[in-house]
Amino acid sequence: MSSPADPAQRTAHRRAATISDVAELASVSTATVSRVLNGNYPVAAATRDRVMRAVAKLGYAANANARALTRAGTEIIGVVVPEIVDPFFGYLIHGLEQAAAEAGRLLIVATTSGEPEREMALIDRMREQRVDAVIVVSGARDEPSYHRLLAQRAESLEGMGSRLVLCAHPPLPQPSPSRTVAYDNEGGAFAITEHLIGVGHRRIALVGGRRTLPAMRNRLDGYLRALTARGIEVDETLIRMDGFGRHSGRTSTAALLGESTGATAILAVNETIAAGVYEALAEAGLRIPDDMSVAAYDDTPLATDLTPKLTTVHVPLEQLGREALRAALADRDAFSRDPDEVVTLGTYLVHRDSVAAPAH
Amino acid sequence: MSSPADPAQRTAHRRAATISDVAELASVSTATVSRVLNGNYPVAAATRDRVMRAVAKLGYAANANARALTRAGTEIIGVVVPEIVDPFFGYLIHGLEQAAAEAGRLLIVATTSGEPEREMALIDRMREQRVDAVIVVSGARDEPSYHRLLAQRAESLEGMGSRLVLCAHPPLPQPSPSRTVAYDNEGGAFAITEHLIGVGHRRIALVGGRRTLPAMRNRLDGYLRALTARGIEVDETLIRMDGFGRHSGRTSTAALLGESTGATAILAVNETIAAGVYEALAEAGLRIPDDMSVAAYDDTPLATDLTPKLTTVHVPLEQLGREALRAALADRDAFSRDPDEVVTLGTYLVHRDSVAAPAH
DNA sequence: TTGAAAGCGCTAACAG
DNA sequence: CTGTTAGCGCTTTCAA
Repeated sequence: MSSPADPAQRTAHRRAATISDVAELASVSTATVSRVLNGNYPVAAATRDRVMRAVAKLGYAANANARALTRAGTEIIGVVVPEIVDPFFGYLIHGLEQAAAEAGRLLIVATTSGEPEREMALIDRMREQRVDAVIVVSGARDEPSYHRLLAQRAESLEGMGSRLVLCAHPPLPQPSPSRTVAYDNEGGAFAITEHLIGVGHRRIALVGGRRTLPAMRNRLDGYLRALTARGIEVDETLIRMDGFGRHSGRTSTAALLGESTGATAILAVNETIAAGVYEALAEAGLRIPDDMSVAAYDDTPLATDLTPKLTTVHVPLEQLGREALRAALADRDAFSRDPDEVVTLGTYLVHRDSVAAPAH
Repeated sequence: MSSPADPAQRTAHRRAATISDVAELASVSTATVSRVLNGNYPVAAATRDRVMRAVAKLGYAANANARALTRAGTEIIGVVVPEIVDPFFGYLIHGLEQAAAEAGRLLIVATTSGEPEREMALIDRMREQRVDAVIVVSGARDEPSYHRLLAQRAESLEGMGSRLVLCAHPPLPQPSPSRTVAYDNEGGAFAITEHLIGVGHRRIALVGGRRTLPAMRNRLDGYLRALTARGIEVDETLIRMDGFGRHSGRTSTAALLGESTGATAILAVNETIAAGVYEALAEAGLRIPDDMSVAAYDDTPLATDLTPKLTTVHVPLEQLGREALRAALADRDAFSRDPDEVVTLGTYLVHRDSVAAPAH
């Protein structure tokens, strides 16, 4: 199979310096090296010096994997997120990262494209890595079978001394050893729909998103509740949850206009969708807010980049990230005492220039 | 110190199932379990079954840390990036993540805020993790002392069987065991400046960025070369590299206008800056492109969200990420034979609606 | 086809 | 203050 001249044999991989190498060079035991490196035991100044010199000379870096084998945790947190470019997740991850850096933790981040199977596979993979916690951001579904899968992961993580944190996602219905950091998604949708109604709109379209996603489902719920509370009949032809992306917002809006549904206001499920709505409206020669009011959700910078600036629901994205990391690290005794704890952050309306009373 | 009733003692951390647990339950040796799990040795079907059943029953997940101790690598790639929200990095990381997923690798990602010290600290930390490679995206500086620091990391990583990959960054000047995946940054800046000149502009302002950052330095260089090539004198009062962010683009532009520098076109160093430029122009009652032409760089979605749509330089962000991951994984023998390899991806102009001939 | 045993690099008692 | 030693959970010869 492999001849003696096999190149793969020649290029034997260089080995990194180990604690024994350092110990030998410094003429001490490995225990002593460990002690000066961790600084958790008294070591004579002279010895310490000798060790440090050896470390420097060898360019020694402790092997975190070996350390993880004897220690409690890995100081690594896993993050499972649908995607990374959308500013919603961008800011959320930014908050996570800030908090992680402050706590001296590293983040493994992986994306699911919203596929539940991939989500589960990633959680399992991170469990193999023995991460101190895995934070699932905006889980893919909101149905019993999915909940069961997640609860199962929560159990197995917990049984390992790790834990599951749900972020920007509704808590699991059954009690399970997980923590949740959510935001008032439904309430925000209610408030902005309510605002639209207050200004005089009756025919309010909802554009973008997919009902399978919990976050989108919640927004729909808030929208419906506001309508119902004001005695406005729900018209399914006004609900266009046909997907994500600017393009989707644009085609949905075009369809809406083409079918002359009589909509006087559009609630875009997020700002990327709103950008598409703006495009379609411009193409149709409709002015915002004179001919059509537009409102959105999230309050990312895009809300102010568009003209006119969007009236939208502010979501505390970075704070959500920070809180999730806090939950991931929070005292483990407290955790075992009070498993399925839920933190819910508030949302609020930001009034800008895209909403006005209907024309007629 | 710790009384027998100490709560911390009671809450001893649950231990995960180990390979021995599985072996015992399946009445085989750990070696056999290892073999069926890795599928790299023949195992009798019946035995395999018994093992698999035990694995399922115990919810066993191999400990990646223990595995890393005996195996070649960790299947983890480290990514060090200035920040995560900016779509430039967002798309780049997206490309990295896609490629990593396809290759079954996990990504540790951490941000530096552009601070060289933090960058080095993160590389070192990832070295401790024994990542298979660390990808530094858009390094913080472009000066000898910084190059030395990086080259040093490249060496130590290489000496460990890992490697350093520079992405969206110029290659290190001295030969070092690193790979580079860059894009034609200077060329893109040259081309767009050239375009502006071709349309008739002579007073072209450069707005945003910081000269310390290599990427920004390169864009400045391209701008200067284009000017010089056309015999246009460089006017330092037209160069406003005072920072990042929409706000910075806005104040710089306002200042530019206030000082009546006679600029007829503005080259924004990226699209976020361009958004600020747009704001300032709108405030000053100037129309784009009639009263002022604006061009930008990167070609992120923001380029088409702004009105009018930006003429800009397209950067192959996702591809950059994919190539960087490829470089991180590429055959290690090839690597040791041909260390400081450089891949450079092309950029190109995208003509949209923000550039026209100067008014007078 | 399977098992025994020797590490991988580190930490943590336990002695001294 | 420092060294010895026994693992942590896994892979991998070497034998059987």
